Amino acid sequence: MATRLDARGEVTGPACCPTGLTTPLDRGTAESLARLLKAVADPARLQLLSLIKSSPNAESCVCDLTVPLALSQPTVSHHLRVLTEAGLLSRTNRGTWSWYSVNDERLQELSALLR
Amino acid sequence: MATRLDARGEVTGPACCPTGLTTPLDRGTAESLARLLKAVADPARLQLLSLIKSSPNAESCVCDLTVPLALSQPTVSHHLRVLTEAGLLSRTNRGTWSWYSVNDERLQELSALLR
DNA sequence: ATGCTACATTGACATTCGTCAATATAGCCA
DNA sequence: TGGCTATATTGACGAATGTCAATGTAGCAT
Repeated sequence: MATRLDARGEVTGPACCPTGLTTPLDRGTAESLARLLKAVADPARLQLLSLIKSSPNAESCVCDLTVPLALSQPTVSHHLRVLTEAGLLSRTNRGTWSWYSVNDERLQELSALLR
Repeated sequence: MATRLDARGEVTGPACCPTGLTTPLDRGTAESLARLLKAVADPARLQLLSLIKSSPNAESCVCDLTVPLALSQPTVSHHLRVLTEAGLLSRTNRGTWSWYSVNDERLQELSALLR
């Protein structure tokens, strides 16, 4: 049984029964898993995940993130986009603010795939 | 309590009690965690890990890996080096052959850090 | 309407990364 | 010794990545 992919070829499937790395990965599966890992494999994005996870209500707006990251606002927006496109963050707009929250299931799914 | 680092500033510590991402990461910790994740965030290297893990005796020599990866021998050696330097692979030389095996504890440690 | 605030997008740039051909190293065997 | 095999290293190149300044968009308040 291979690692499951959704219609776009992205890694998905339930966290209950991952194949992990115990079976040889074909190139395609390896590429979509790598795309997901690349989204996390950056210091700024790891900081973002940890900051959002540990903030009140488990959500943050961009303006609260640029200072602790010591990066420009466009750069922070860029990283948030990468994480969102990878399915690791969700965005909700309230007025002028964008609120980001961590998709925990997706993160644990990723964690499980490394077994 | 922060994520533990060894003398070189690399992510280490027991798999028993990781902080994961539940606490804000400082830049230095995030950088060393990202270094470890970058080593895994590549399709060829994911294939390598899965191939070595699922091979007889859970070890492989380079010559058995270039064909399934469809990459040149120098490129495969390069990826093996990246994984080895990240502590995810161990190398043993027997005669002319280099045998690589997966450091499973290190991999599970990484998996645990994503909680 | 005007201005302000929060955020996204674009364009440019330096750096890093993945890859291969060529070459080097080193063990084994006749 | 010489030649063969397995692996590592070097150098080069295009592609991808992280960053910022400048600009665009959109909601809110006066």
